[in-house]
Amino acid sequence: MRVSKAQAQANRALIVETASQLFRERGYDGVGVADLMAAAGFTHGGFYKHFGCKADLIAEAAASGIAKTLERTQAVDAAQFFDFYLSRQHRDSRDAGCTLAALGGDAARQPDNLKAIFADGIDSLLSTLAGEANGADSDASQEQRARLMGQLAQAVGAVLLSRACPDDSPLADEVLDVCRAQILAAK
Amino acid sequence: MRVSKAQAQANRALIVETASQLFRERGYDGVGVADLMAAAGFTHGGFYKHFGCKADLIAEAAASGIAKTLERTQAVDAAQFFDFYLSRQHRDSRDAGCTLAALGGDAARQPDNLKAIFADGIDSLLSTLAGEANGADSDASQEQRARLMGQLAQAVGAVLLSRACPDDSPLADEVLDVCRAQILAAK
DNA sequence: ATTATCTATAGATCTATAGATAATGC
DNA sequence: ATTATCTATAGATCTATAGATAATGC
Repeated sequence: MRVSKAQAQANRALIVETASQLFRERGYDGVGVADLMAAAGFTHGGFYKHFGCKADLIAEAAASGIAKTLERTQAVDAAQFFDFYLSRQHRDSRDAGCTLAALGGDAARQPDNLKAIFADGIDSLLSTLAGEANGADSDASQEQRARLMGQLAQAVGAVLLSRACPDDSPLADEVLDVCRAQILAAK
Repeated sequence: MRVSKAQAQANRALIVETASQLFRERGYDGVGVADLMAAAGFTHGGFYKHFGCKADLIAEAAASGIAKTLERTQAVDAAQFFDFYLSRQHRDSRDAGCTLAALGGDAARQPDNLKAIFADGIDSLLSTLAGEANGADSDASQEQRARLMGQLAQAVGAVLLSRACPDDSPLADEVLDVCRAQILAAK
């Protein structure tokens, strides 16, 4: 039954990644420990050798999901980021998409240590979108940060509202298209 | 044990209102039937004389919460609406605030009949914010709808992100203030 | 007679723990 | 000897139902 230390670490990482996807799809309260262990290919009893409790996994899964978004963002510029963020593809794949949009509402009901992970993620995402900072605290840098912050809020809100509409609702696509046009036109 | 028909109707309305608040605070999966019946002052067994199942109550509670936001919105103009929407008071009272922001993320995981209630709410809110329509399908009316839609998405996103930050996080207030300034400056 | 509410409970599910198993790692 | 995983289970909680109770409504 036992596996090597390297394999155990790989299994642990698989549990975190599986949880990160399942949570984005069904919410923190919508996935049980047994559910996600089965989805990762294990029985539920082994969970507590890897994590102290479900809340600990939630924190790791959130950090992992946000980190993946940050990685992807580093490879593109702000316009490319928002163009994808407001795409139907992103809206229709909650389990693979941005953790902020998929679980921001759930995070509000979680303890402060989880919220801190979200706050760090938002901050890092803004820095990444700003790219090479043009003078640490310059006025131009402050203006750019405010502009990106407003655009990020709008993008998150648009994806949230679009996902809250029925699949066949014209409003679901309209809110996405309208917000993408506004953000991409702004600069 | 039995009460009058009028009282039974009042009790039913109280259950819907209590549920609407509790759901906004803890999410659809975070509140049990026994929980909310106790919060409304009843035992849980009586629930099923009023509602067929929990999902039916969720639909009624969502419609009720959104209707209350629409009522309040009719009394103000768009600038006043967004000024309050992006206030600390609104952010800090999820149970009394906008259902779209508090439960939009949860709605995405619910069946289409609930999503339809959210979509109708978004549409009605946009119409209400537009006020007296200036010519049904005029270009000006279309432009106004797009502008309001972008602002609503930004406001919802800002409240969502702000609530996902720890209480003492400077980012929680910053995202609210930055987005309010942008929306109120736009017109 | 009807029915709104209460008490009690069935059956499922959820978090967490305990002990067994079997392979790793010293 | 240690430990990652599995089986089994405790105790709590969740949705929904059944039957009792007592007041309304005809």
